[in-house]
Order: sequence, then structure tokens, then C-alpha cells
Amino acid sequence: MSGNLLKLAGSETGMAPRVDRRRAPETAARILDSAETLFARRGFYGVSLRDIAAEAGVPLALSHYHFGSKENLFSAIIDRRAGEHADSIAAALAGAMLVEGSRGMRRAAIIRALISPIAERFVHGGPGWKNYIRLLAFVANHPQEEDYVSPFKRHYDSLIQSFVKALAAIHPEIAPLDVQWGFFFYQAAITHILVESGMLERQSGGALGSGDFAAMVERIVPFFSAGFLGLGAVD
Amino acid sequence: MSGNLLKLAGSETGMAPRVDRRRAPETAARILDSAETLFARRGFYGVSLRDIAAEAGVPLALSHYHFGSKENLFSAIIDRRAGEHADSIAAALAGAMLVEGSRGMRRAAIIRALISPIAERFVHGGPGWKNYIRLLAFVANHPQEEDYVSPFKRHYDSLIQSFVKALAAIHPEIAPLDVQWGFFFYQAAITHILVESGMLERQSGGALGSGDFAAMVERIVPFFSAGFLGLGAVD
DNA sequence: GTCTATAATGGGATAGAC
DNA sequence: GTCTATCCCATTATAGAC
Repeated sequence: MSGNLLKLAGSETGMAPRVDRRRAPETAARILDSAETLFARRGFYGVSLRDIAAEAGVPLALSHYHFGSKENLFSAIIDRRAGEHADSIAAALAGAMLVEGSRGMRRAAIIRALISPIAERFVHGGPGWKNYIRLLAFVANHPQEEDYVSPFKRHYDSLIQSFVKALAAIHPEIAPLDVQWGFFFYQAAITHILVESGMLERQSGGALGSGDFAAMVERIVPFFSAGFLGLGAVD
Repeated sequence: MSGNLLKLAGSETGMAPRVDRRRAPETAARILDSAETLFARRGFYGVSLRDIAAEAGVPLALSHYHFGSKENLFSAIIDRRAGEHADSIAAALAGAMLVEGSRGMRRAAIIRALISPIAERFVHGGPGWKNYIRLLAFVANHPQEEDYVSPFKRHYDSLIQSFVKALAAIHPEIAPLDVQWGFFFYQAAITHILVESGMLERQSGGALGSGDFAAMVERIVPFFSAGFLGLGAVD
């Protein structure tokens, strides 16, 4: 919980020994970053505002000043990134729907369109995006009646529906509800991997890790694409 | 922090609906039952011992008398059922490994051997088993470095490994690590469904529910069996 | 074994000086 | 905007009467 690795700002003057005290946006962002990290690791109830303030290196009262309450802070974390994130996934889906070829190739393209932008940000987006995505997965694996889940629903539900519709459109031979099941299985695998529970590492004796993202994407896309064959997909 | 959502068991009047006194084994079991229910719904940190005592209709001090600490209580929940549960799954796997037929039929039998005993208890085992299984899923979806996860590892890790070995044995044409990936995807789907997050109901507009277990099993087995075709399985 | 009372700590939130 | 000090309540855990 060391929170004193404060940013070495002062790029203009080169003379800022400590952090500037009147930079609200930056402070708020630091609180968001710390909260993102900790919530992703231990969940909403497993983290106190004191933990977050300590991690951010700010006094406790500032989290209330900037965000009002613990629940609002949680919402703010989601709201900060969800728009851009959902847009990038929607763009990938739009691209996938233009793919020509066999039904199987088009199906695989749609499946890839979900995991690909997520994996990209998870691996190359920096620690902030990594924590955010881990937090998303954490929330997805929680009972949805919890109050703090609602920003998640707000931002991502319709996006998921558009994937199901896209798959159903190219698979009239499968009952739409079966497509929904299959896509649900796929989401489950993604969120389970992203929460980085450490189970995979342990069960494989260290041979596999959820950090192994390039390898994971190249397994998950063909695996889940083929899964639809079990529901009656005709390639 | 959790009390306001959990107004259960006469917290208003102060007249707890206590049952018979002087029946220790039953009291301990009641505490276990209540804890099982609540932990499955809100996780380890989201439930207080007060919530549990109120739900069980016993004074707070009894949970300490019988179990010592919150973490021990959590362990006791797992320990109460894990042995029997793991044995029934192991027996189903042993049965599946005797199945004759095509590679695909044998693979499907192994896959079914995991979900079938779980679904059976989830649906027909009574509320205790239902809550226990939901709790298992909850734990599986949490970062495994949490202390309270260790009883889960202790009871189930080797069982999961035996499934991977069984699948790898009938699929020499797939790299063993790829088999591990595929089975991991399958576990992910199971735990995601079992945690009953309500996401499936919402996303399908109520058409699908994780309570729909008979339907689910008949989708999940063919879907994940076919998934291995995407990893190079030859039927 | 059960139960009341309380200790000791940590929780979210706020007041008010600067 | 920042920060110290504090309020008030919930939390885990224990002491000791019955």
C-alpha cells in the first residue's frame, strides 16, 4: 500500500519537488486508477476507501470530495472507459460483418471481433486498461442484482445483443435461443480468463497462464467457432 | 455495510425467530446453511457474521463458538460437502471412461460427466446443495490468491486434472496444452452459469435462464464437445 | 451450548481550517 | 482543492453469566 510514488510532474519548470497541490483532475484520476486496481483484485466489498486513498497517496477525504460516495466512485471508473471500449468493440463487429467467405469464416470473424479489441487493450493498453478490463470481468461474474453492477449493464448490454444478432443472422439453421446459449458460453470463457483467477496457471502446473494472451486468442476463436457446429451450425 | 440489503430474520423487532435451544449440532448446521446462502449471493466480504446470525436466527456469538472465525466458517461450508461432491463427479468420470464408440461419443461422455452430477444436485439436491454449488462457482470466479479460496483448491484441483488427462488420452492428435485450454473454457462456462449472475436472463430478454438446467445441459455438452474440433480433434 | 454485553478495530462520510 | 480531525455506526471477536 505504498502510495508515495507520486508523479514527477513539473515538466514546464523542472522545479516541482512534490506534487502540485492544486490539480484536481490529476488527483481524481489517481484515485480512479488506484480504485480500479484494487476493485479488480478484491471486489467492491473487499476494498475500503481507506485502502484506495492509501494506494493513491491522498487523504481519505479527497475520495469523498471528488466522487461523493464509494458507489459513485465505482461508477466513475466504469464511465471513464466504457464508452471508448464499447465503441472499439462495436467497430470490430462492424468490420467482421463485412467479411466474405464461408459461413464458418464469417462466424469466426464475429467471434474474433469481441476478444480481439479486448485482448489488444489488455496487453498493450497499459496498466490502466488492464485493470479496467479485469474489473469488467470481475463484475460480469457477480450476481447482477448488486447495485454497483448497473453501470456495467448500461454500457455493454446492447453491444452483446448485437453480437448475438449478428451470429443469428448468418445461422438461420440454428434456433436463435441456441445461438444465445453459445454466445453466453463464449462470454463466460472470456470473463473467466480475464479475471485472472490464477486457476489456469495452477491447474496446468504453470504451463498455461491467462497472461498468455496471444496463445489464448488463437485457441478461443477456433474453439468457440467450432462449438456452434455442436448446436447444428452448417458451415 | 451489508445490513441494509439483508433485512432478514426479524431484525426489526429484536425478537429473533429462534428455534429450539440446546441443540448444538442443529445450531451449527443452521449457521452453515445461512452462511452458505449468503456467501453464495454476495461473496466473502459482502456478508457479515451478523447477517449470517440474523438469517440463522441465532445470537452472533454462536458463530464464533462453533467455528472460531469467519474464515473457518467459510472453510467449514466447503468441507461439509466437498468430499461427497467430488466423489460423485469422480464416479461419473470413471463411468464415462468405460463408454465405447467413436472418439466424439467418448469425448461427449467425459464432458457430460462433469456437468451432469453438478446439475443433478443443483436441481434436485435441495436448497443446501443449490447454494453450495453456487458458492463453488462464486469462488472459482475469484482471484485465487484470496485466503478463503484454499479449501476449494484442496478439494477440487486434482479432480479437474483427471478430466484433462482423460480427454488428452483419447485425443493424442491434440497438443495436451490445447486440451487444457479447451477444458478451461468449459469450466468457465459452467461456473459462469452456476453463479446465476442473472446476465443470461437479462440479455435474452427473459427467454433463457440459468435455472433452465435441463436445457442448458443439452446445449453445453454438444457445444463444448464440438469445440474440440476447432483445436484439431479428429472424430 | 446459549446468550447478553462489550471490547477493539475499521468502515463510510463530514466539518471546517487552510 | 487539500487535509486533519472526528462523528457515528458496523465489524470481528471475546468475557462471563446462565
